[in-house]
Order: sequence, then C-alpha cells, then structure tokens
Amino acid sequence: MSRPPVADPRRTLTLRDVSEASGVSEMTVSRVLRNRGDVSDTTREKVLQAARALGYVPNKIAGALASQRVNLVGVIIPSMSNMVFPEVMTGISETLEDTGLQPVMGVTNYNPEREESVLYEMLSWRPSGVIIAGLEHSPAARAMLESAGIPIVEIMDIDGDPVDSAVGISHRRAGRQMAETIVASGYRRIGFLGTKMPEDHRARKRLEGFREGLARAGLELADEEYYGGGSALLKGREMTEAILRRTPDLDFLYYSNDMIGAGGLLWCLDQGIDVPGRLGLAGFNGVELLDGLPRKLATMDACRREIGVHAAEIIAGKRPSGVIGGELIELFPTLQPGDTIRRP
Amino acid sequence: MSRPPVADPRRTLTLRDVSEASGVSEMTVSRVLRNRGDVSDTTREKVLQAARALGYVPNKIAGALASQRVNLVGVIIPSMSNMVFPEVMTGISETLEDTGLQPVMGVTNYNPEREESVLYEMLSWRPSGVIIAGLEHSPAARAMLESAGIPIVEIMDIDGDPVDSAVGISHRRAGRQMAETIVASGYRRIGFLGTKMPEDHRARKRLEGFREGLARAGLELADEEYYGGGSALLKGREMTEAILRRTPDLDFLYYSNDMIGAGGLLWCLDQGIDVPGRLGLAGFNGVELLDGLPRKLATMDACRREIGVHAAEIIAGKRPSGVIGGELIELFPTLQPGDTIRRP
DNA sequence: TATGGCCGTGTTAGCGCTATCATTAGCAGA
DNA sequence: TCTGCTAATGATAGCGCTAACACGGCCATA
Repeated sequence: MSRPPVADPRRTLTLRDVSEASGVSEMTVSRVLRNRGDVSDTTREKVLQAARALGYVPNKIAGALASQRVNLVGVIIPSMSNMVFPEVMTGISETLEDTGLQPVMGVTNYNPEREESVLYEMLSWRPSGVIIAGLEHSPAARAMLESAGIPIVEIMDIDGDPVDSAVGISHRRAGRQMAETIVASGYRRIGFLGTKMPEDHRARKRLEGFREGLARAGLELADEEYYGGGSALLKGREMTEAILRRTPDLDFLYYSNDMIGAGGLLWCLDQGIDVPGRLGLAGFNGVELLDGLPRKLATMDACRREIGVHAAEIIAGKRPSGVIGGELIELFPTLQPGDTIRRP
Repeated sequence: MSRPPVADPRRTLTLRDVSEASGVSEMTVSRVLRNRGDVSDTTREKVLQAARALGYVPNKIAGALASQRVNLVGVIIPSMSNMVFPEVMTGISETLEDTGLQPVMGVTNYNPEREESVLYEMLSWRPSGVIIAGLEHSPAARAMLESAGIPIVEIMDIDGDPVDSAVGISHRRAGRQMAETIVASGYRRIGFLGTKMPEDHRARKRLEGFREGLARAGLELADEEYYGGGSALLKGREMTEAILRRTPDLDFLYYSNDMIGAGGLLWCLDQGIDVPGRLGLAGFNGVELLDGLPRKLATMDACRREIGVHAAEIIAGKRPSGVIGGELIELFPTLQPGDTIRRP
C-alpha cells in the first residue's frame, strides 16, 4: 500500500488545469468558481463542467493569501464534554451557516496556557473573527486579542472588562438570584457543592453571587464540598452523601452544575429523602437531561444557544443595531424552580 | 467604537517588520521562528526579542502556501451532542498534541449532503489528513476522499469498504453478541428501541446484527419503537412506557444507545418493575453517565477513545507497524452486563 | 458614422511566506 | 599562503490564487 491512497501521479490540480481544460484564462475560472464578476453563461457552463470533470477543489490557502480574506471564525471554548458548549456551538453554526463563514473550534480544558497557544495558533490563520469563552485571559492572550485587528466576542460572562464585544449573562447575579429564591422559600441551612477548578471563573462568580445573596439575608454557607474529575452524575451522588453525613441538618444543596445536581437528586430519591420538603436542591445550566429525571431539578437556564447566536451575529456583522464592535449584550437567565424547591 | 478594537493604524505585522526591527534578513527571522537551520545564538535571541516586542504572529496561510505543508487534520463527525464523539475527539487531540498537527472539526448532523460540503470545505484547506466517521459517503464525497492524495481514516465502523485506512468496531458483531448474551440469560420476548435516523448506519448495523443473533436462536423482535429528536433521557422514558403498554409481555428491552436506555431504566424503577428479573435492559456505548444511575445499565463499550488515538496515530505516521496507508484496525468492545441482565 | 458605455475577458502584479541556492567569513590542514 | 571546508546569512524565485486594471468588441444614442 502506498500513500496517497489513489495511484494518482499528477500533482494536485490548480486553476491552471481547469483553465486549460476549458480554454479560458485562470482569472475567468476563478470568477466562475467564486460567482464573482460578469461571466457569460456559455463560459460559465464550460468552466463548471471542466472543474467537475477534473474533480477540482480550490486551494483556499492561496485564495486567502491573495484576497486577504479568510472565511474562518475561531471559537475557543474550555470544554466539550459537559453539555454547555455543544449548545453554544449549535447557535454559532446555525447563525454562521448562511454567511459564508465557518467556525473552527479550539478547546482549552480550562487551562490558560493552553488557551494562549490555541489562540496563537488560530490567529496565525488570520480568521475573520474570534469568539472566546470568558473574560479572563493571560496578559499575553489579552494582548493578542487586542491587537488582532479583527472582531472579538467574549462569551458566557459579562461580569468584567471585555476586549471588544461581549455576550453573556451575569453569573454573579444568577448566583445571587438563586440565593434569594432559596431564602424566600424558607431554607436556612444551605450547602454548596461544586468543582475544584480554580479556572472556572463563571462557577466562581456564581458562588460569589450566591454567598452575597445569602449574606443579605444574614446567612452564610453551612458547608461546602468540592470534586475533581470523574463522572459528574456519580460525583454528585458521592458528594451529596458526604456533605449530608458531615452536616446532617442541611436543608438545601446548591450545585454548581446540573449534572452533579442530578446525581444528588437521584441519591436523595434512593435514600427516600423528602425533596423538596426536608431538603431542597438546585443546579445551574438548564440542561435538557433534566427533563428525563424522576423529578425536575431547579435550575437556571444559561441562555447557551442565544449566546452563540448573538456572538455569531456580531462577527458576521448582522446585528440589527448596526453597531460595529464594542457591543455588550447581557442576557437574562430564567429561574426554573422545577420540583426541588418548596413553593412558598 | 471602531473596528479593529485597538486603534492600530498599522497593517498587520509581517516577517519584514521583524526583520527590520532586528536587523537581519526575513529568511533568518523565518528560520528562527521555525527553529530550522543554523542560526547563531546571538541572532536568535535578537530576533525572538524583536518578535515578542512587536507581538508578531506568523501568517500560516502564507507559510503553508510557500511550503506546501499544512499542519491541520480534518475531523468530520456526525454530531457533538451525544456523548460519543467528544470522547473520540479527546483521543485524537491527545495523540496529535506532540506531533505539531492540529485537529479541525466539522459536524455533519448525519446529513450526507452536509458531509459532502464540509469535506469539500476541509479539503480546500489542504489538510495533512482526514479522519471521518463512517464508511458510507455520497459518491462525490467518496471520490473526493479517494483523490485527495492525503491519508484518510474512516472511524467507528469496520463493516464495509474503506477508502484508505479504517479504525473501529464491528457494530454488526456487537449487536449479535448482545443478542446472544440476552438469549443465553433466558429472555425470550425482546423489544428494540432506537432512533429514526436512517443515516445512522452504525445503529442500523447493530440492529441488523442483533436481529441476526436472535434469528440464530429461532427468535425475532417482539416489538419495536422509534423516536426523533428531543431529550434522549425523556424519550427513553416515553418510549419504554409506550412499548410496554403495547406489548406488556416483553421481558427484555434493547436500546440503541445508553441515554434512552438510562431513561428507560429510570422509568422502570419509578414503576417498581423488577429489573432484571421481570424485565432486562441493555444499551450501547458505555457512557460514563451510567455510573451515576441507581442501577448500572448493561451496555457495550464502543472503544471511543482508542478509536481516536489509533486514527490520529495513522495520520501522524506513528503507527508501530510502520505500515503506511491502507491500515485496518478492528477493536473489540467488551460487554458490561451491569445490573440489568439476569445472571444465568 | 462617431462616441461613449458596458460587458466579458485577459494581463499584471503581488499576498507573506519558504525552498533553494549563492555568498561570505572563519578556520583547519597542506 | 592557499585550498577546501563548514557555519551563518542573504538573494531569488516561486507557492496558487485574486485585486486591479487594461482591453477589445458590441450596442445604444446622438
């Protein structure tokens, strides 16, 4: 066996091959294939036929260099395995679909160094824009974003100082709002369960907001529990058991995401704990998964799809506002009380 | 506000800028930045310092055009929202990490036309290789793959005729094996629950294999139920209820994936159905989610990470075999009986 | 019939890099 | 002292495409 897979000794095709095959200049072929400029119908047909017959695939590298235009949009996100970013990506793809722009994804695993190198790599392809999760970046990354000379949209979060545009929700406010709802429902001994990731700034801000909301009611967290990797659902069970063993009189558990919340909910139901009477539960994100659980977990929708849609609109320049650059779009998550918070 | 975000009237930096700033030729700068060829330490330092100070980001488009080398690997997958492909991607990324190659992802949503256009788009960037899910492609897509002149790895499935290399499992065999296990455990009235997607060839092959396995024992499916979109967990509940209402004497339910299987399991537990005594359940994929369920669903691991690893190894040319191109790697999924199949 | 305009096409000159070869300086060995 | 080498650097020529303009032919209008 030999590579290339097909025994094709010819070098790869260029415009010249199509131009020779169809008897017109390279320029005309280029015009036909890009649908640009006036070309007569007969010529167009001739060219298209030749291109198809040869199996010509244009070389975007050469095209991009010549035209100084690249139809790529860099999208930099921390993770793909939880349910949040796939949905953001969906919003982005849908919106970009009819613009000729194409998303290219990079994953950082919540690692700032990795974010820096992914960003560097992306910028070296000179994309038309960059969508990047979060407002916190290394100084070098921020410098790159600032001097890239292309539209930048920081997504998910708006509690901070954007480089250019930003689309997201206030996680601090979301945390506060959840705290207020919980307190209003009469819960007093409240525990928090979350991830150990110091680089998940949005989870951090939610917790800060949550603490703030409790403080306003003269409360503070009664206990906390954190986890590292592993199956989130399983971790949710384990952590719930651990925190309740340690602090049995807790009457509410606030989880930093829905997956561990769902695990906690399943564990409580297994144990026959009265939810939400004896113990209330809430998560964050509004993942679709919750619809299939025996009881619906209280949560807040993070507006993931809309965030993707708006970010892509900004890059594609199709914001209704007509504003160019420096836009700040705040979305407002809705609290879904589900079946795991007592109704007051 | 004006775009670009930073008031930087200069055009973007080029090698020339760095070369002027450091007093050497562009060629030398290029050599330093790529770590190629002999450059004296003093020159190297001077150049690196200038590049850093200016914030120079190389233009890979120009570099790729000049060198005819592109460090990108196209990865084309049908979906990102289920749990299977993120894990494949993880395997790919990990393996590519130290090779200088970078994965670029395209999603087809199980749509052959979309696959064709995503592939075309990718090939137009002249990647070093393509990893693509499945062995079934439109004739045009297959033609493109065949004449691309780069290594192609078709992943997930090996029941078919690969263009070049392939890494995957036999879904037909997986289905058959599950059928044999179920029959051996004494179940006789078996129902199937799956997706409506005609383009999910792997699910189709699993079902074919499953039917075949039943047939060998003189059995056939007692009932079937299919679903479209929506929350898989919820759909699993609904479908399970529907199929059992229609055919109450079923004693086993085989689900085409773990998510709907998990939904079914939760529903059965809610209903107080004796699992696995009165009713056995099994899914497919071996997703991590299952670890958090009250009972562990029987499933088969689809070797997702390994598939990604091997595919990336082939593209990167680091297969131990030393074989170049045309490799076929079959992986063997293990059946995890969990708690939802009677032990014989 | 002259004139201007437009339509369809070709020509030319790069885009920002890198492959390749040429060139220089420095030095060991004869 | 000269040759022959190596190490470091520079000059040149594209990579495959597109922007920008140039150029003929043809038409409508005057």
